[in-house]
Amino acid sequence: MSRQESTAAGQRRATVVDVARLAGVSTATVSRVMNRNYPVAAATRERVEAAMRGLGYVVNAHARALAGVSGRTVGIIISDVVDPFYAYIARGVEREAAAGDRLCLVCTTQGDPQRELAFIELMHERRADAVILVGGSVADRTYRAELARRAHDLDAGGSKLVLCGRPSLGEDVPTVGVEYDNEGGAFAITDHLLTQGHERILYLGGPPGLSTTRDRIAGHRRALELRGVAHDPDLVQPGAFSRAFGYRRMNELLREGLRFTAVFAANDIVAAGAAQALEEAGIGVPQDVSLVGYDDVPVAQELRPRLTTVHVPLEELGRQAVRVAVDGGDEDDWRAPTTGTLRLGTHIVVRDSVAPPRAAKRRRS
Amino acid sequence: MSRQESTAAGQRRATVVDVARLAGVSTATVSRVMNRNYPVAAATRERVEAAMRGLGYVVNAHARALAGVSGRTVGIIISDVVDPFYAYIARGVEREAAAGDRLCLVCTTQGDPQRELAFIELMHERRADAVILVGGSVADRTYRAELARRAHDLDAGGSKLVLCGRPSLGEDVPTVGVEYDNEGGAFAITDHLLTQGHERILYLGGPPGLSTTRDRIAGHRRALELRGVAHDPDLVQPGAFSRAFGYRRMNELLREGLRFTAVFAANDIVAAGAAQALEEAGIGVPQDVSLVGYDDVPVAQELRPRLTTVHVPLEELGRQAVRVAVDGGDEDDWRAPTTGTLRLGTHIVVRDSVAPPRAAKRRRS
DNA sequence: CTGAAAGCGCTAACAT
DNA sequence: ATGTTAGCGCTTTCAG
Repeated sequence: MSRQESTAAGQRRATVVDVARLAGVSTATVSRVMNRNYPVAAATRERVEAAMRGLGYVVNAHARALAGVSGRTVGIIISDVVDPFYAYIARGVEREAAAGDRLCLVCTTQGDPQRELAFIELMHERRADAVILVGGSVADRTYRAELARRAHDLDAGGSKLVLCGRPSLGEDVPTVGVEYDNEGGAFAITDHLLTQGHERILYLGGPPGLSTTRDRIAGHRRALELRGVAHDPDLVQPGAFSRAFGYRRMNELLREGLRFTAVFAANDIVAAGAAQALEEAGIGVPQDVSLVGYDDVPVAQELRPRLTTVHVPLEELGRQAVRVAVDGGDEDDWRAPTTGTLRLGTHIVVRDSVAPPRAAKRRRS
Repeated sequence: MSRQESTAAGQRRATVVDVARLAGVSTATVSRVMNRNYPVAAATRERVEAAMRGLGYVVNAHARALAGVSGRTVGIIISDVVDPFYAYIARGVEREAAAGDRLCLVCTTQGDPQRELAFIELMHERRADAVILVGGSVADRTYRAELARRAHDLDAGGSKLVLCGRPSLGEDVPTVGVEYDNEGGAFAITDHLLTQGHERILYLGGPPGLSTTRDRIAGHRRALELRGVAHDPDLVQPGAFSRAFGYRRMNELLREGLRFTAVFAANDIVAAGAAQALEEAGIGVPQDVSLVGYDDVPVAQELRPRLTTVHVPLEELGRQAVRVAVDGGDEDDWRAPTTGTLRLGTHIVVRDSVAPPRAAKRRRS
């Protein structure tokens, strides 16, 4: 017991060498026991395992990764864990990652593109198998160029950049994507409102400049145009995806006397805020004004009246994001090698927040 | 250009050696410009940076960690990212981690203690600076013993196991903790109900056997006893923390004809389910039955009537969890070295879901 | 079935 | 200010 520092004296963690010595075998054997990827005599294995237990040995993932084994990690970058839109996607990612025996590194950007870029770098440093970017993105040119560069770097190292719910960076940029029919959902729910007789529909919320906002508004307008309903710029009021925004802006609009018979909130959270403003103003939903949202997150069922909205397969989106990046990518050589994009459907779910407009009711009778 | 494989031909990632060669310096210099922790001539730095850019070089975090630099990672283990209780804590952890320039590894257990143990191991392998366990735990003896063992292993390696919102494992187990006054909050809100004249209060939900449930029921009963209100076993109905449970069980209880004038839901989510059952049964809240929850998550403000509940400083809990583990731990040598426990307060927030019971109203007039 | 030894990419003394 | 070099802990040929 000369200078061996046998028991946790020097605070140093046990290593394979320690285990090997204690078990009287070589480090190669210890490795083989741990990875059970090579035949080892039962007796030897026994001894090695005992040694590991005795030393409280825990393999060092960094050393292992450095020696060439995948780190089994996927990174996900979202703007806020608390927002159910992201939380559900994160859940899908987490579950699929776990199913593939991988750990999930999550970063939140608070919507700041710079932080997003920085996090991609960080995950690249950690050699994540895939980096999943979730949610809409800004249109900024230099930002997209930066993103493209990162995508190339990542790809060169065998990792994948996954675009989840945001537009591709172009054919020549090696990314893989999973989207949902954003435009289609907006079209469908606007059409639903139109069918009920609404013509003055207020589009409320969503950061201007964000691809998500752009797509939702695009679907909305396409529906309007198809029915030949005139477009009134005053009826498009983007801003943010928060409940606070929905509440505040709706209050202002009401005060300003803007006329509309229905509100298409950019998402359910905004709808919740708008609903409160309407309630406080004594405006009944749906008798006086109809209200719809987007995403179909739990709050939609909690509101009274329950909210008619567009269902987005959030969790599935997350699952597919990791699947498309690490598992098959392209199952049986189907699709483009690196730039494949999967597209999931959306559909409206009708609840109790829509009714024909007062005027329409009158007109009809 | 003999066997140099100059440009990304061999798909191999660039390393410090490549950068050094291209810049005509040694690897030490490359390391020094990356870490900016040592003087380097401006011109040299310039050349090195250009080389890094040119090669698309990204440092390998594993190699760096192996070479002795902290991995700057904290792990958080929760049962579900979507549950706002955990999501808010996770947000606090994420933010504080980011503030300390650390990445956050998150794992979800779906409430399975075995997965929890497995994840602790995984994070230990990754040499996380701290592993944060969030939320109540089961009482099981062998499970706690396993946990204690992991805590020792982690501690021996200089990492910390943080218990967030769950009981300590004992004085001799090296952990650090952050709690909230769970019992006190339950006491306070029960007392609030009692003050309004309620005596038959139904406690609904929460996994039996979970420390969180135990503490909330303890506070509830202490309040009852202090007022000399008899305890009726039928009025304590644990089960789960889900909305579905709240809805289903409340329906059953109503059908069975259980008598009560107020409901203390184990958390706001359960309260939401119970509220729906009550609504469907035509029972008015709070005129016919009062309802309170716990946690004060957003849904409490979305319900109608808005829910009176107990506020828990969720995000702060998460922040402190990482702070107590990695930053100061014990600022200016205050408190126990390893087993310090921070306790945050809770308080009730009165909204619109409580009123005196019908009987009490009559009695009073 | 087991051992010896060569890295993996980076950092930190220790030289110069 | 910059170069040399010895590991960090593990996996993995290549030899027995």
